Amino acid sequence: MKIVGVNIKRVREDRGMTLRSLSREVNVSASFLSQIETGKASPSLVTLKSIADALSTTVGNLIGEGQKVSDNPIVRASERTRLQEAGKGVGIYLLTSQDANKQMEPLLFKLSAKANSGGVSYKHFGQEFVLVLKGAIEITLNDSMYVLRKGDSIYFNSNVPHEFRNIGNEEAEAIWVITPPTF
Amino acid sequence: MKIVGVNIKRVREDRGMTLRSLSREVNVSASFLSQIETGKASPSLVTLKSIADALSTTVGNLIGEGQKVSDNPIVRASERTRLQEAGKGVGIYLLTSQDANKQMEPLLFKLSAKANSGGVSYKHFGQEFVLVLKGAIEITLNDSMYVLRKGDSIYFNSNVPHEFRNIGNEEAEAIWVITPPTF
DNA sequence: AAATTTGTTAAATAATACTTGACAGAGCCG
DNA sequence: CGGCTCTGTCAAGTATTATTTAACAAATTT
Repeated sequence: MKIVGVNIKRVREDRGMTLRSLSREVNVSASFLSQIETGKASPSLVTLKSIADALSTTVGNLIGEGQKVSDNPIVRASERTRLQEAGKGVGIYLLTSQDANKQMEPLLFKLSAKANSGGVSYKHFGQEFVLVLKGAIEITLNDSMYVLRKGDSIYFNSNVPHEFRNIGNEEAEAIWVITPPTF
Repeated sequence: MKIVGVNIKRVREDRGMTLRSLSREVNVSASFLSQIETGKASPSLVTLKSIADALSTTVGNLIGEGQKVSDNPIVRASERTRLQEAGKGVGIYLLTSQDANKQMEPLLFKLSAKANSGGVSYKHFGQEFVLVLKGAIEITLNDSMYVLRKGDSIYFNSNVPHEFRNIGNEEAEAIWVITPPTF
């Protein structure tokens, strides 16, 4: 876990902070911070969280979670990969190349008229963002129902039970970004 | 840092794993895992990373980073907030309500003809996803230049220097999702 | 009902997180 | 120049805690 040190140092210097000024906010000695940054010591979880807070970043970023993604970053409109596991009338397309180190998974949903999520309520950690490009989609979170039309967007935690349904008579499209990637 | 325990337990049971089967993959004792799950002990960073790997999730998720977002998840197309700090000819609109616990920040970029990022190369941790909705946008990553047209998308690390430019004569629009939120 | 498997606990140890104090180098000001 | 304050780093010590071993009762299995 040596990467955490160089990341902390980098962000700290970005913020224009000194070891001692950071140590005051984190409530550890400047010496210890130095040892962490040089890889000679490793902080506890709570200390690392304090450091992340003081640097206004996240633990995930400090430990290098989701760094270095694919070399070929582009996905053209004409060459999207379609996911197999989608339900009836539900087409899901990848908007990135498959890569282990992504923090989020951007998808394009194409729902034919009246198509829906099929009653399966996904539950996993993470968050989701949906922006409707075409048509009208009804999204149910827990007990709340929302109707999203072109340009409307929604943001929610993945662990609340959620379902969706195309309520229009035409095909509906939406950008759907989830974190972390599950595909 | 008690939350890490209940999260581990939750994911482990989701995966249908037992304390001992998990302990075999993580190379710690099942007893220790139990102490972690019940909040009586706290794992070291490397151990937590091993646990996250074995459960195919991330450390960030296990420590509850970016849980519980806003109560009002919806942003209507007509009521988006515009960011002030945008440059000349560059309109940036929030696609979520402001909230401290988001893992990603979805934005809508509207670039008038020939508008560009102004030579500022942002550098911070995280990743970015861009999908062009309208027009043609040229994005430069390090030394590579990419032209994105309607429906094309790109995914890259925020720490590589990047710039953008509307190369068309009409207004261009793009969905721009960054992680972690900086606004 | 024996046997295996589940999660949990107590106690002991091995490891390491963290502090104190001191150091050399760099910048600054008189 | 000489003193002053700041920087980051290091060595050695202490205190904390991460982790193990072994044993336990409650479920499950056979």
